[in-house]
Parts: sequence; C-alpha cells; structure tokens
Amino acid sequence: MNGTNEAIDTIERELTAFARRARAAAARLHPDLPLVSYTLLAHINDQRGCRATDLAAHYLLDKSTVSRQIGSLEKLGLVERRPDPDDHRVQVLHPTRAGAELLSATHASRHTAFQERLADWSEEDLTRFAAYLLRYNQAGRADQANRTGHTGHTGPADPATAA
Amino acid sequence: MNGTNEAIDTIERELTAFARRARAAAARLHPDLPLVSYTLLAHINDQRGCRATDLAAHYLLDKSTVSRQIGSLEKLGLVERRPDPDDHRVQVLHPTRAGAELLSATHASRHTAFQERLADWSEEDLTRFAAYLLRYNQAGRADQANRTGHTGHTGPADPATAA
DNA sequence: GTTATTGGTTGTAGAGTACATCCATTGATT
DNA sequence: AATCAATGGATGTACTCTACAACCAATAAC
Repeated sequence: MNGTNEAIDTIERELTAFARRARAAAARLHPDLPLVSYTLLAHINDQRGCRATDLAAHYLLDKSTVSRQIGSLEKLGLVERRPDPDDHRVQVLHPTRAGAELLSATHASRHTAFQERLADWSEEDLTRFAAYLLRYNQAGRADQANRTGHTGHTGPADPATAA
Repeated sequence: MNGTNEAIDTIERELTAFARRARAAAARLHPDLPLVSYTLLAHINDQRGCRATDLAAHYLLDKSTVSRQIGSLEKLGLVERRPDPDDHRVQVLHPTRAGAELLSATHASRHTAFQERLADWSEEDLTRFAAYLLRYNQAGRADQANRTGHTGHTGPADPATAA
C-alpha cells in the first residue's frame, strides 16, 4: 500500500463520514426550511432562474423528486414558477422576495458557522482546500457542458461521483 | 469580501453540493447493501467491535436510528451482537464472516471508483486533500475524547458541523 | 401528420430519520 | 441497602426524501 492509495482511502473515508453527518448537521443549522429544499432554493437563486430539469441533473435527483420539492417550496411561498414564452412545457423557477430573504438570512448563519469551524485555518490552507473541493466536484457533475469527449455513458454520471 | 471569505463560501458551497449528491451516488455504487448501513458496517469493522452508542455519536444519528440499522444488518447476517460481560446493557457489535467479506468486496469497488476519479491528481495533492478533509472533519466529531477545554455545550456537536 | 422526445406531475412504495416513551442495567447518594 | 439518576437500547409513530412507473402536454423529427 503506497502513499497514494492511503491518501485515496482517507479521502474516501472522510468524504463518506462527512456525507453521513451532513444531513443531521443541516437539519440543525436551519430547522425552519423543510430543508433539502434549501439547497434547491439556493441553486435557483444562484442561477437566477432555472428549470426543474437543471436541478435534477445537478443534484442527481429524479424529476419527480424535484417536482415535489419545488411544489413544497412554492407552497411555502419561497419559489415562483413562470411560464417560458418560448417553450410552453418549461417553467422557469425564481425565488420570491420571501425566498430571497430567507435565503440570505440562512446563508449568513451558515457562513458564520463555517467561519467558526474554519477559524484557525490559514488563508492559504482555506484557498487550497476550496480549490481541491472544486476540483473534486467538477468531475462528478452531470450538468456539465460536456467533458472530454466520450460522453458516451450519458447515464447518471459515473457512480464514483461522491459517497 | 476578502479571499478568506470567498474561500469559505466556496468550501461551504462545494461541501454542500457534495453532500447533496452523495446519497444518489452511494446508491449507485453498491446497490446490494441496504446501503446506509454500509457506512455503519464499515465503522464496526474498522473499530473491531463497537457499541451502538459509538455509532450514533460518530455519525450524529439518533440511537433509535442506529438500533434499527443494526437490526437490519443483523437480519442480513452481516453483523453479530455479543453481550458485554462487564456491562450487561451493552452489546458489542462485530461483523460476521459474511459481513467482512461483503465489506471488503465493496471497499475494493469503491476504492477503484475513487482511484479513477482521482487518477489525474498528483500524490502531493492527494495527501494534502486528505489531510484537509481529516482536519475539517476532526472538528465536527461528537465522539471525540474531549476537545480543548470548555466542552460546555455538550450538545449534539456544533451545528456548523457539515452541510 | 404521425411518431418520438422532452419537461413536468401524480400514484405508489420504501428507505432513513427523529422524537418520545419505555425497559433493563448500572452508578451515585444517602 | 434503598432510592434515584444516568446510560444503552428497543419500539411506537410519523414525516421527509427518494425512486420508479405511468401519465399528460408540448415540442421536435421524420
């Protein structure tokens, strides 16, 4: 077992542990939001209008799941569906005023939490860690334009993706 | 907004996205295991015998959840409960032969998946990334001996934890 | 104009989870 | 020792998230 393999094992193990705890932690962080939805709402906000399909692709979710999530977000008055004049099948999603506000409040508290947790990290470490995460995630996105040629297995992104 | 804050935002965003996809990816990776249980089984195996409470603490799960997970692992013949002679409340968990085998097979396939995904990373980047993840997770564990003094808020680990 | 494809919803079912409650065992206090 | 608190677990119950399958509507391809 060389160093590379050990490192890979560690990455595997730690990412898994992280993912495993994430749900609980998220629930504690914003008990208000029905709270998977937070992520979707945030994505909608970032993209300034996106379609349900985009969300499904980005998060590897079934369309039915997204549909329901959007449904509850709408019921909560956090998201608005606007018909797309060009394609009457599509509905473009936008955060409502309330949605944007809730989001910014939540984001603030999340940021604070991360800040505290990462308080003793040097700026250099932070930027490097951020870069690594970006690089890692980059490979697993299903909503990417098209990665290096053989997008043959159009399927649900390579299983290696995450956990 | 300075570089530090940007980095923190990126970390926050990327970790969240990762956590969000993890479930789906995990399900694809080992469709055999009832498959949250994989994590618990792995932990049991690594620790060479542990109690249900340890699992709950480590993964921020409710004891009832762990109890049921263990239950199904046992029903599948992957885990064995052994009474602790010293404390009759406790049952020490051990992987069965079948559990250990399944685990090693699964681990192999997972390792391969990660290997592919991280194929173009230098060894230096891998070890650094691994170290960062360890450091990050370290802060969020509830099963730690006791961290720096004021373990005052004994509560369910700081909410900042993960997602 | 049929036929496929795409965006989305609804029916149904199954994990995973938490919270509250309860039981058994152990530990502490008096 | 007798009582009361704390600890390790299990069970009842209920809710969220999720997928798969079947479906409808609109667009695109022949």
